[in-house]
Amino acid sequence: MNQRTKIKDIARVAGVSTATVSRALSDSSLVTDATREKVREAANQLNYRTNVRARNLRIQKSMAVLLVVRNMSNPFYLEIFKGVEAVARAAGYVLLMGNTEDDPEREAEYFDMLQDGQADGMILMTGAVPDGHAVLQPESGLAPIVVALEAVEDCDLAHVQIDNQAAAKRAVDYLQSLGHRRIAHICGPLPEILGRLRLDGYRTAMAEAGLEVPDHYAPVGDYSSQSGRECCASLFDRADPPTAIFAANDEMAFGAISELRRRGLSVPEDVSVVGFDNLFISESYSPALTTVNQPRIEIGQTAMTMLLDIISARQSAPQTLEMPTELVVRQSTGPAPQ
Amino acid sequence: MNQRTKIKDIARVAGVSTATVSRALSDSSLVTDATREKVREAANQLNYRTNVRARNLRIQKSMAVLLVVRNMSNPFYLEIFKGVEAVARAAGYVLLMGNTEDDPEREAEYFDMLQDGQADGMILMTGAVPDGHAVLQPESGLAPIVVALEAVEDCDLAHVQIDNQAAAKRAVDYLQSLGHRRIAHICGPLPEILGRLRLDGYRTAMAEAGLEVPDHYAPVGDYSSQSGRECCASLFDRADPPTAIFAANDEMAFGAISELRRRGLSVPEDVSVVGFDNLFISESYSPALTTVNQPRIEIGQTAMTMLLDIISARQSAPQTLEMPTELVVRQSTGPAPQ
DNA sequence: TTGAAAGCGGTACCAT
DNA sequence: ATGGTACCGCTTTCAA
Repeated sequence: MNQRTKIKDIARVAGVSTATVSRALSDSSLVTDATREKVREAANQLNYRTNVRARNLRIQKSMAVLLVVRNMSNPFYLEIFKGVEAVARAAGYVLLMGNTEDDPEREAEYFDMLQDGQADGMILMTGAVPDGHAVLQPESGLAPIVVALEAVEDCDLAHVQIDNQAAAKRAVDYLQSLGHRRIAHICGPLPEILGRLRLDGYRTAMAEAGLEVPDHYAPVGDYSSQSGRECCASLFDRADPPTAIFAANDEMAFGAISELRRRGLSVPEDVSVVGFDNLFISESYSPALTTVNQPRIEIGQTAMTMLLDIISARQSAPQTLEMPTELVVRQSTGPAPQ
Repeated sequence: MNQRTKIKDIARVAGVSTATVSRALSDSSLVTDATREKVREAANQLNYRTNVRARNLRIQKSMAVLLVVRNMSNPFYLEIFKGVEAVARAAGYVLLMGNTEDDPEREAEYFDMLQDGQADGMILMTGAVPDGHAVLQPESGLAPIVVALEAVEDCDLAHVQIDNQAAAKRAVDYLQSLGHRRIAHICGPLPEILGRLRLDGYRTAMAEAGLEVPDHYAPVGDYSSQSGRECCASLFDRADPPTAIFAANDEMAFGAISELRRRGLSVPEDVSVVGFDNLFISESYSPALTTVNQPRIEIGQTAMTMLLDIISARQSAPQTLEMPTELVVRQSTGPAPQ
């Protein structure tokens, strides 16, 4: 590095004190226009750039937010990243990525970073919170954490989420409206709240319609397309296979469709398939996938906006915001076969 | 924040100086085991956590690397993120995300951040470098930048890339080996080097096989599936349509396939399609997509490893590493129709 | 081996 | 409105 010019250099050139330079540069109203101009000029001339680290140390902020996910390479997160990034950036914050791989130690590390002031806030997209972590019990105010798309119970944390149960129910209702009665659900992992909520929605819809749900009609996958394939196979290896499948996410729906094709069944003529998430690729899948859309960019933006409100103490009680979902009907669903 | 305990508090409790505490905590060989132990204990008892910002200010490092992409929500980057993150993390670095949206101002901002020491290094996945930026002319050594998957010419920068031209040629060779002679290429944007290299590979393969390439056989898309659909339509709206399509990325290949379906053509019976990238979803697409695999995780890991070498001055000359690609043959390609 | 003290580069309080 | 200066919390000379 070159000898970076510092505030002291400007002070010397402009013939003022460092205090004045600092004030002039931060547009304080405590300096005359004349001095401000003089300082500005000196700064320009010297090619000054403020040392962010030094400032942050002094003002006790890091101007960084931590975005923590279970698995960085889950395509679902992409647009959330983007939404968060846009708002963070506009507010002068940088984005630190955290990837836990479901490892509790890593989880804890990110909470530590937050407490240590390496980040001013955190957007958490894993359901797990190390319990009793100091950061969760700030003496004053709300912990600077927003939980997105997951639900952490027994914690006073801000949330932005969708109504998974209702969205799932709507998807199944739609299949019923097409005449389907034998509808199966490929679940996400059931220890996780998301998987349970979507399963609940499915069960509710079936119960309200007075439809039986055979025991084996809710196989459990892990959100991978491979697991979708396997769950689908398990459904069609038995008598009385379904005429429609509602998968807990798009990837499993893709897996199911490819398994159906492999068995010579066509979608949607023989079997209808609905996904959940509306991944970027669902529209160009063939057949284009009917699925539940989550407004991911908006979710990211909203989460970051809430976080900013908490950080700046504009918000002091944990708020829960619910974002709207919608069923996007495409080509993977059709009338139940006779 | 609680009154965080600092090194001074430990010094008081342990009955030593702050200097000794600092040394003890950083495992300096200049302290007796006894003192080290004493200090450790005091630190534990006081629940001490080191203030990373203060240390970084002092040692003039940020322990952060900047990962700059054109578009954060491009699924292609996912596994690169992951590879970079793993290596960065293991080395004690945090990952800062940069998203340029192809805006030169934003590009420049990230270079500024690097120069300002907000990050110790940068992995650049946009082809653009603000020319003459100070960071590119360090008085000593190499700029702490690794260009991944793009090529920046006229710059002494480290690169990790693949042989786009050869990979494209291999894909087309394969189609030819299946008996295809009318092979079209859906290009990526041609101002960009990547798009040009893949087009070159295509042309070379065709030329070497002595095959004509009609003018309209290389429509230009923008890597979106929508553009793939349109390019495909343009090919089949004319007489003498191709029997095989090589798309410059998977998303355009998906678009092409869905357009072919719409026209009642089946893949691969009527038309074969090859993509490029091997996105996570290509395998579960139906038909599963034949495509060129890029070792994305390894690319991320390699780029980050190179960056660490540069940062620690283990590496002083710009190096270019080439990662291997392979053609993954799946179900979207088959023998040319008679 | 240990301690005192000088910074790292800013910001903000207290005078004037 | 401006200047002097303490301080953010740590690391690292320099002396002892």
